Amino acid sequence: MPRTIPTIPRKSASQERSRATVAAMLDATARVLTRQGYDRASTNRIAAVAGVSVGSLYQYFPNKEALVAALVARHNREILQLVREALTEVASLDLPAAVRAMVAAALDAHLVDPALHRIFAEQVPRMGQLAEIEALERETFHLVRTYLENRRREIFVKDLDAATSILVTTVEALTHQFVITKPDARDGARDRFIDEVTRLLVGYLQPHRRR
Amino acid sequence: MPRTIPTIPRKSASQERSRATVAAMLDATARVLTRQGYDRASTNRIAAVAGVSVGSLYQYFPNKEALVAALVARHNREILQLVREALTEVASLDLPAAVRAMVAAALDAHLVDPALHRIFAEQVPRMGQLAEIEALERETFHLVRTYLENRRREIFVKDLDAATSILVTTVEALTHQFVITKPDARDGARDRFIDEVTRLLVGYLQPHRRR
Amino acid sequence: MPRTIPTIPRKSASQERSRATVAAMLDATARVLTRQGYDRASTNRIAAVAGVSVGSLYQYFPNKEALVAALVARHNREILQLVREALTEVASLDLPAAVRAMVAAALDAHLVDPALHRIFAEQVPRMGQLAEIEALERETFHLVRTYLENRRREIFVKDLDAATSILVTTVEALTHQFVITKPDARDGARDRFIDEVTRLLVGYLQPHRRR
Amino acid sequence: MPRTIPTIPRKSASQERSRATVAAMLDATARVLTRQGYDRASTNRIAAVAGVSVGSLYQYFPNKEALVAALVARHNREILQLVREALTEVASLDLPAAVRAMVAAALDAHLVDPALHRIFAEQVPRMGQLAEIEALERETFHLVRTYLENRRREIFVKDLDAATSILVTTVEALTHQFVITKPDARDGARDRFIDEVTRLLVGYLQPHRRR
DNA sequence: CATGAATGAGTCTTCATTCAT
DNA sequence: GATGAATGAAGACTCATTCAT
Repeated sequence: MPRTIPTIPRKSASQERSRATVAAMLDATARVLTRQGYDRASTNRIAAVAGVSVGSLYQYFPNKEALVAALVARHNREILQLVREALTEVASLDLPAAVRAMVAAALDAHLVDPALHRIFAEQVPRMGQLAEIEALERETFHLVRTYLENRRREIFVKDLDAATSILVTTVEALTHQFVITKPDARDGARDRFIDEVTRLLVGYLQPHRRR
Repeated sequence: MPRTIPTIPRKSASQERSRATVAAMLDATARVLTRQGYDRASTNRIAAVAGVSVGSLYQYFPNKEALVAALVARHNREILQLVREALTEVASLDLPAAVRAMVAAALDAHLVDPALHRIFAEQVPRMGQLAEIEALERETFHLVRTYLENRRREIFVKDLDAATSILVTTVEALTHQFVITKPDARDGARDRFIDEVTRLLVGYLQPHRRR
Repeated sequence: MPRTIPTIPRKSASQERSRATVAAMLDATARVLTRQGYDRASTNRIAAVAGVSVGSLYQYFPNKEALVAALVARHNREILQLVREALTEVASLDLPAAVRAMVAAALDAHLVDPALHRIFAEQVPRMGQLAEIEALERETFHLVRTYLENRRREIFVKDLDAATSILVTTVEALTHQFVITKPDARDGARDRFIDEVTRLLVGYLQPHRRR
Repeated sequence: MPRTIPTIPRKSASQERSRATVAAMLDATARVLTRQGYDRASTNRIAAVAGVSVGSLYQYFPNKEALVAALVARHNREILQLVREALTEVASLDLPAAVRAMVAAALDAHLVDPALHRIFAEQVPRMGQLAEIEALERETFHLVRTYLENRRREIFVKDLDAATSILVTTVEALTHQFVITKPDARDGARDRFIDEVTRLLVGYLQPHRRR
C-alpha cells in the first residue's frame, strides 16, 4: 500500500497573496502611524506606502478604524505571546523572581515597537474601547491574578483584585515611561530599572520580609 | 482708619472683555473636546459654542494647536496650583503622611476635569511635547525631588532622580487609572485606594521600617 | 416733526449676497442636472459651474439631496404660482372653459423648464417622497377638487376624489408627454392638443351634454 | 404511426447553462434594483447576489448600462406578451369592451413587477432612449392604432395618431398611478378603477353615443 | 470560460484658515 | 476689533472595470 506522502496543505496561491497583501497594509499602517502620527495617517497615504490601491485596502478593511484595530490586534498578539510565555514560566518562581520576570517581560513587550506603542497610547481615539485592548488587559490581569492567588500565603494584600490592578498598572506605566524617556538605555540602566521596579512591587506584596 | 481705596489698576474694560472672551473660547474648547473628541473639535464648532465668530478666535489664537495648548496651559495652572499647595504643606510632614498627601493631591488634580484630562492623555497629538506639559512635569518632579532630598536620611534610595521619577509616574498612573475606571468611587473606595498607593510607595522609600 | 422717510428695510448687503449665491447654486444645479443628468451632477461640478467653492455650497446645503430638494422647491414655487393663479381665475368659468384653462396652465407649468422637469421626473431618486412634491400635489389636488365640488351639480361623478385624481393625473401625463415629444410645437399644434385634452375630460365629467 | 422522436436540437449543456447564468444575473439585477435603488445597485453587488463573479458578469454584458438594458428588455418582453395577447383578442370586440380589455391588460402589465417598473420609470437614467422602451412604445402604439383604424367609422377623432397617443398615454399614466398609490387594491377597487378609465376613454372616442 | 483581487478616478464631505465688510 | 462668508486642499470611501491566475 503506497504511503501517501503527508502534505501539509499549501495555502493556495491566492490565499498566500492575500495574506501578504494584508501584512503589507498593516506594515504600512504602522509605518505611517509612527512616522506621521494618527492625524496624518490617511487611508490613501497608507495604501500608497503599502504599494496597493485604496480600493484594495477597502477590500480587506471596511474603514480606517478597522485597519487600525487590525494593527492593534496584530501588535497585541505579539505582546500577548511574550506575556503569556513569561507568566507561564513564572509559575514556579518565588515572588521576587516572578515579579522581576514580569517586569522584564513588560519591558520586552514595550520594546517590540515602542514608537507604535506610543502612538497607540497617545493618539488613537477610543483605543481603550477596542475589543483587542480590553482582551489583552483582561488576559494579563487574569494571568497575574492567578499567579498571585497561588502565592496567596506569601503575600500580604487585602484585596487581590486591587493588588493585581496596582501591579499591572504600575508595571505598565513605569515600563512605558522608561521606554519613552530612555529609548537607548544600555543593559546597565535597564537592569537597574528592573531592580527598582521589582523592589517597589515586592515591597508592596511582601512588606513583612526583611530585604 | 481710613479705608484704603483699592488702587490696584482695574483692567480696562476692553482688557477685561478680552479676558472674558478668551475664557469663553477655552471653555468652549474644553466642552467640545470632551463632548465630541479631538477629531470632531473643529474651530468653527468651538467658535459657535463660545458664541463668537471664527474670525475672533483667530484673533486670539494663531491656529488650532495654539488654542488647545492654551487650554492645556489653563488646565495645568489649576493642577499645578493644587500640587504646589499640597507639596508646600507637606514639607514638614513625615514620609507616610507626605506621600499620602501627595497621592490625595494627585487625585484632586485628576478630578478637576477628568473627562478633559482623559482627552488630553488619549487623543491630543504630540501632547507630551507641549511646553506646558513639560513644564508641569518638570515642576512636579522638582517639588517632589526637593521633598525627598530633605528627607534623604529617612529614605532608602540609591538614585534620587530615579526614585522621584518612579514616585511621580506611579502616582500619576494609578491615579489616572482609578479616576478612569471608578469615576463614581465613594469616599471609602477612595480612601482605600490612597492607603494602598501610600503603602506601595512608602514601602519602596522606607523598606527598613516595619509597618 | 421731521417725517421719517419710509424705508423698506433693505436686505443687508450680506443677505443680498447670500441670496444671490444661493440662486447661483440652484441655477448651476439645474444646469448641470439638465446637461449631464443626475448621475453626473456632482457637488464639485455644480460648485464649479456656480462659480463658488464646494465649501460654500455646503455652507448652504447640508448635502447633495438637500441641494436638489431646494431646486425642486424653487421650481415648484414657480409652478404652484401658475397653477394657483389659473385655478383662482377659473372659479367663475363653466366647466369646459375651466378645464381648458387648467390644461393651458398645466402646459405653461411644464414649459417653465421642460428639461429640468424631465430630469426630476425620470432620474431623481425618491422624488415622490420629497415634501415639496407632495405639497404641490396635495395643493393641486385640493384646488381642483374645490372647483369640482362647487360645480357638483353640473358634473357626473360618483366619487369626487377619484375624479379629481383622474383629472389631475391625466392632465399631468398628457401635458408631460406633449412637452417631451413636441418641444417645438407651434401654437396651432398646441391649441389642438388643448382642445383634445379638454374634450377628453369634459366628456368624462359631463357625459350627458351633447357636444 | 411511429412516434416522432423529438429532434428539436437540445441546447447544448453549455448554452443552457449560459441562459441560466444570464437569467440569474438579470434576476439579481432586478432584485438589487428594487431593494436598493439604482444608485446602490453596483455590479459587484449584483454579481454577488447572482452568485457569480463580477468577471462573469462582464463576460455577458459589456457594462452596467447593458445589464440594465437587458433587464428592461426582458421585462418588456413579458409586458409586450400580455399587451399583444390582449390586443389580439380585442379585435372583434366593440369599443367599450375593447377599451376595457386594454385597460385591464395595462393593469396586468403593471402588476408583473410593480416595484421594478417603478424603478425603471423613476430612476434609470435615459430610460426613454433605450431601444427596448422605444420599441415597446412603438408596438403598443401601433397595435392600438390598428384597432382604432378598423373601427374608424364608430369613433370620432380628427387625428388618429393624436387619439392613439392620448389613449395610450392616459391609460399608462392612470394605471401607473393606481398601482403606485393603491398597491393593495382589492378587486372591487380595481373594477371601479377600470370602469372609470373606460368611461373616460370611450366618452372621448364616442362622444355621440348616449351612455 | 470563471474567478475575484486589484485598480484608481471620482464622489461626498469636512475643516483650518483668510479677508472683505 | 469683530464678523462670518468663502475657500479649496484633503480625507474617507465607492464602484465600474480589468486581468492574471
